[in-house]
Amino acid sequence: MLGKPNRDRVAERRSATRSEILAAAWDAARECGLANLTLREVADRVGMRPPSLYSHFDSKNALYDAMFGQAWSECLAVMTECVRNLPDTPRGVLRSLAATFFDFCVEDLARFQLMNQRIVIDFEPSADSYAPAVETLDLFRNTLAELGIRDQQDVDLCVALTGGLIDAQLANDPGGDRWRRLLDRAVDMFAENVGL
Amino acid sequence: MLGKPNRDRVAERRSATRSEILAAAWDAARECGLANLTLREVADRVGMRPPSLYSHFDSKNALYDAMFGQAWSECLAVMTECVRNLPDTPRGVLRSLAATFFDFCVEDLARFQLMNQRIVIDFEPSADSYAPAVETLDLFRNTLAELGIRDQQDVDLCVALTGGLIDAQLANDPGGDRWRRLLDRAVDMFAENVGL
DNA sequence: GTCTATACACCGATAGAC
DNA sequence: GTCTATCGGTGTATAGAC
Repeated sequence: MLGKPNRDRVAERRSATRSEILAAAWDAARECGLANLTLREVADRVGMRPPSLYSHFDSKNALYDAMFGQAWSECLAVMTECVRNLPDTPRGVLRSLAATFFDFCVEDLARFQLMNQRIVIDFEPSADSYAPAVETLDLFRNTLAELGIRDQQDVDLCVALTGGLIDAQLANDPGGDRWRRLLDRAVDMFAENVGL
Repeated sequence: MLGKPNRDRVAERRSATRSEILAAAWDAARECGLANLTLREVADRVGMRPPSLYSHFDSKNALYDAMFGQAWSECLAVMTECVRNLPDTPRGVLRSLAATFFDFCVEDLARFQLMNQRIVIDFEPSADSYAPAVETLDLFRNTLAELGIRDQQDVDLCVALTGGLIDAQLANDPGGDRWRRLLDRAVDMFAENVGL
């Protein structure tokens, strides 16, 4: 009897094409703005006609969904790596967490908008794509808990503080570091406030 | 000789129609989302056909521009009123400023997005519409300066902190008060940090 | 799996009658 | 100042040949 080959070359190629489309979508989103992403633009970049994309993604929102999942998976990976070698002091831990998240967010505006803002109104992430986002937040919460920060309000304040600096940086000084330079000070201010 | 009447009824009516269109645009923006605002929707609400709007606004972006100016004028009025009767203590002043701005922003998501986020990409506010925004920021800066807060970095931190709470409130708990309740604490934390 | 062709629904904006 | 009619464009998505 003929056995199945242990590599499925068709599936591999299909997966590669999917990744290629995804990468093109990110390029287009960065260039034209996330909300102005069009299937025409994506198709052009991968050398296809727009309808051909439907062989790989059911709809435009399905494409957004894959991008959303990818973005948060990347974030989870970065934050996991960050948590793997944290400094000794509690403030050092907070600084490291905040800096890693800040830098990741500021690195790519389109990605940040898709992850954290509701700039694409018709789009709701699927449970699968949302999973790495939840996992990232859990990782963050657990790390704070190990420092003794368990109060919901404390976590909320920390999130708002970091998010505010990121927003201000992206909105008022994109590419610069005017708010990035305030990050350590802000973290220390928070640490002081929660008695660390 | 015939003198000019001291009331120009034509101009009055024209101005009233303009205001009516503007109000309808805000209603539509709140309902459909700011980015999804269409001239058809606005025209429907004022009982006109879409082309008729062009007798009052040169383009869709001109409509956005008028809305932008109106939003910041309202904000300036609210903040001016706030500054007119401030409490005695420095921390009270900070709390009052932050609370007034927070509540104003959270009150209307569409207005907040037009004022503070770049959700409509093709739109750049004109100098005239931008003026009340600058004036509001000046008012804020001057009030902080009277408390002894003159360092650019201190002002930036205060702005980012307040903005972060507003963003978190609107994004994660719209209509609620989960982050609103943290405002006084956040302000005190900031005051402590700048030695007030 | 990719193509051509096209359907279908929108949009902003203009021309010209009244 | 408002209307009708329409232009020229955008976009997502589907049908069917290859």
